[in-house]
Amino acid sequence: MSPASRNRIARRQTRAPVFAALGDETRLLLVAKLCRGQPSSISELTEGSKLTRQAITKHLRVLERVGIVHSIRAGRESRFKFNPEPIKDIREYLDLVSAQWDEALSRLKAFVEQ
Amino acid sequence: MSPASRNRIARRQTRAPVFAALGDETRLLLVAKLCRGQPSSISELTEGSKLTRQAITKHLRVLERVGIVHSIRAGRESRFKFNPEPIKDIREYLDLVSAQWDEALSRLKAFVEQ
DNA sequence: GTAATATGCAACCTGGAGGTTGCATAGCAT
DNA sequence: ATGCTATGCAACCTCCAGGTTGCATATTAC
Repeated sequence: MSPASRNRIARRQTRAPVFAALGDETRLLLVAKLCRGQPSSISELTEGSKLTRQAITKHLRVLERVGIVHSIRAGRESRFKFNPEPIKDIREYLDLVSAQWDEALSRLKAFVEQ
Repeated sequence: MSPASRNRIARRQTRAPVFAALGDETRLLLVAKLCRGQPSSISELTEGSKLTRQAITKHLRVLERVGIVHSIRAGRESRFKFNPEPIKDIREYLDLVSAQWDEALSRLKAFVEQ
């Protein structure tokens, strides 16, 4: 197995938390806002939400823990910024899963046809 | 906005559960096994795990509820089979997120350089 | 200097996720 | 006919995710 491929499979433990972080509508919304490029403060991200500022803060910390966003304190506000790496990683993982399924289908097809 | 694109964004509510279903190591392992093509029974999928058959069953039902797998009863056993659609859907969603981020970077770059 | 703003921290509540055990039941093997 | 095998169902336990409220504190605005 190639080192890269081994890496992709071995890091399954580190990927589950990333999926889990995306497994919540509120957090998907936050990601959707932040991936547009504009770093935002907690108050800004709370605007328009039905949730408390504290609730939003907790969600942001969850995203931060897995690296999907990171925060920088600027004066009295902390600005959150999107970081594409973790999502890139699980995208590749999902590609691998799909590829494996396609291969399996091909093998089955070849077997039936021969 | 194109209908397809609107659809991708509007269906955010239906995607969070799919991410959540993948947000567990045990379930990622099950997906990894099943995407290889071979439909498997609960007992087969339990082999090698430290968990109970019932625990594995619950995980399989979680995956089934979001459509990542589906089961067919065959005699006394029920065989679980991988279904690629939900994963294909969230793959496209992640592609969209990444694309939006890249666009934002490009705009920023263009702005700085002009 | 003082008031308003943006966060952080902590305590607390509730529901559901993830596991287990025990028991019932339907198919298979012999 | 009978015993092993594969599941289903239900009750129960523990822990943590997701929310809230209240209060303290650091910045910024006037």
